[in-house]
Amino acid sequence: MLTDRQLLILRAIIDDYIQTAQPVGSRTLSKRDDLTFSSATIRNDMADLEDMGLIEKPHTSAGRIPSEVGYRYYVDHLVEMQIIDERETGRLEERLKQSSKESEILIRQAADLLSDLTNYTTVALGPNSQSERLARVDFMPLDERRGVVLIVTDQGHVEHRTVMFESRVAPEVIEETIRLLNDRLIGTAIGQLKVRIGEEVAKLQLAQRQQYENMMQLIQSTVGIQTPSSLYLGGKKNIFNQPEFQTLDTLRPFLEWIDEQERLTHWLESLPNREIYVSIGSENGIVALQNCSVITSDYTLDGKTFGTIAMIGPTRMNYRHGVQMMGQIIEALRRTKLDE
Amino acid sequence: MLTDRQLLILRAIIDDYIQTAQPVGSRTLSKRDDLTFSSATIRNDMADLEDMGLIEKPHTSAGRIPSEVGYRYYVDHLVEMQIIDERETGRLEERLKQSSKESEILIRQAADLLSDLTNYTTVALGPNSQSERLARVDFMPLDERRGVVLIVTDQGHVEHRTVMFESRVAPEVIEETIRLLNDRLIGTAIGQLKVRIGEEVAKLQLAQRQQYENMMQLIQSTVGIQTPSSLYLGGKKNIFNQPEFQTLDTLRPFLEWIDEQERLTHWLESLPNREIYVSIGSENGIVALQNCSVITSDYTLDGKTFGTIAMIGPTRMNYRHGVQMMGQIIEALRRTKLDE
DNA sequence: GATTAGCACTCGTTAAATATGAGTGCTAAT
DNA sequence: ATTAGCACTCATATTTAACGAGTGCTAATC
Repeated sequence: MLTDRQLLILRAIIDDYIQTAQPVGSRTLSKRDDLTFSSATIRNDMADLEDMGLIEKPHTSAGRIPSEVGYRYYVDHLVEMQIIDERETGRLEERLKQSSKESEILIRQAADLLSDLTNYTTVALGPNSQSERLARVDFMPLDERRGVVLIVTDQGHVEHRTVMFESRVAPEVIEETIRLLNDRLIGTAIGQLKVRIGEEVAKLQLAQRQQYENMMQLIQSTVGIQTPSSLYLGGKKNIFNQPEFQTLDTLRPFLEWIDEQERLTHWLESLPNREIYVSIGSENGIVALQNCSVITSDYTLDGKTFGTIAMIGPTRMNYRHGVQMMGQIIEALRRTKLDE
Repeated sequence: MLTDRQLLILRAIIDDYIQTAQPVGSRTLSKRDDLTFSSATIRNDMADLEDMGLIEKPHTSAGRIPSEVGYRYYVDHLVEMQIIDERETGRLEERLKQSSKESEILIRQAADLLSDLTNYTTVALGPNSQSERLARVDFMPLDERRGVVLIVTDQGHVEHRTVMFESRVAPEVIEETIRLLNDRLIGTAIGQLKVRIGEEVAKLQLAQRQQYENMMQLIQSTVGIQTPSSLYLGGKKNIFNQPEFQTLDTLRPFLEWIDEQERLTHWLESLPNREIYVSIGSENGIVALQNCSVITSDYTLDGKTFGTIAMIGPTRMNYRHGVQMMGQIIEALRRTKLDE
């Protein structure tokens, strides 16, 4: 167990290191207003903290830096859950409201805001339509062989896709097909649509062969609507200001990783947590993000579950501020009404 | 005017420098199979070439590197227009065909192909819908206060937007409004829609006030459809392999510039040329691209004018290969049929 | 007259040598 | 239990010297 003084010192080391990115020495600490002990005393406690694995030294004659274990302790014990600052949240909400009422744009704006507020890179993932349910299908012919399929989900999202038939198709057939789809598939999760359409087709009488053919047509295009959940990156250039990313060796893996949209989407989707969660250094298991910490949270927009937002900074990130800002942004998003 | 030998030497210097990124010395050149002169002779000619501003030396005891003027001369006189390699173009066409028939995906694929082929970064800009013409407007109600507006252009592009009314609107009114829009606005350039709608509204009788109100509603949402021409970046990470971008000073401006989507779009749209064009170093006028050359070209897909594609590499880029590949890609795109 | 061999000179690059100083761990005094 | 004092460590910065690729010029050669 840590003594009060050790706790104080640990916190001071981490706070100082977060600010300066330089190893912290005992002399520097002893000069702080909140530490009244001599450098020698501090040195002793530092040795203890090091034995416990909470801090480490880059080399013999350097000061100490926090270890991942140290950061974890700091986040778990020393970053008290901040209370939402009503005034600040209101201000954020206002800025969001001003930008647009389009959910897509709102999310982008939120990501940009968050990265402006923190100077870290943010990633926002839009709603994963795979889990939304079909509310309606419609079709609008363009010419004899082409038309637009409209898909509306229960969350009010709309997608369209242009389809093309091999040969001319009678309007009645199309109408009937759309009617069938609407009758039987409303309420189906988008991700399941492919399977369900297959099932429905199987049920059809062989006599309805013609419709079968046409439905297959529609299946192929309709099901293609695996809307790649929209991904937005905010404040990517912030990374250039972080001292730990001033060399190509560290910068390159980060940039290459973050530019791989598909992988990024997958990663965000795979995060299991609903509330604000902090992942420190190698905890995230991603080699390119070894020296990064990530604050993630699912968010709601206008009350509805929507997506995931993440904030990526160096392990030496300002956790207190980061968690606070993340909390305020998702609260502001939650309060934002889409239709009024 | 340049002597034959000087021409030979200039070409050799540039070819060598393009490959090695190192200043080229007279001794190195004299060892080449295509140069039979002694290093001293070459030195004399090099001095002349330098006087003409075609090459320069980084410092006294280094070899020579091409100047921008030198590159320009090289591109204009020494890069003969390559004849399309039918076999290779066919192969590219095949690879494009396989990927998809969606124009969006095809363009991405083309950009990726081009950057794989050249190891440079590519940017592809999709069709600028501002200049396309309205072919059709349609409306599908979602509930009492919301609906989806569909816009179809003469090029077959479809866009949708969800609109919301302040209050309940009678279906007849909507129908009539859509009819009006279709009657009077078909053929209007998308970019002009806002103005034209305004004009039409002005013509309406005051008695048709109710429709006026509703049309205004539609205007606001419909006109918002200034589809930001889709932009795609390919092979961004290629820049990391270029020796001239191994320091933050050079890398950072480039990455920051290329990540600014809006500016990038603007830039691509402002390029006036239709055919393959090479811009060398500071010619492009962009500070962040001072040390880059750009090969741009408009492209057609399935015969229709579509967008612009650009290839960005260091000034020391392989112009011959770059121009050749660009030519083949746009030819392959031109031949690709969208509907068959 | 054009080409080439020869040589002194320049200057960026690399490596080794040295100095600096922030920080530590330990011991002894308080 | 705390602190002053001191020898010791080691990354970083600075200096110095050696190196060598490449040049420009001059004189010899074809």
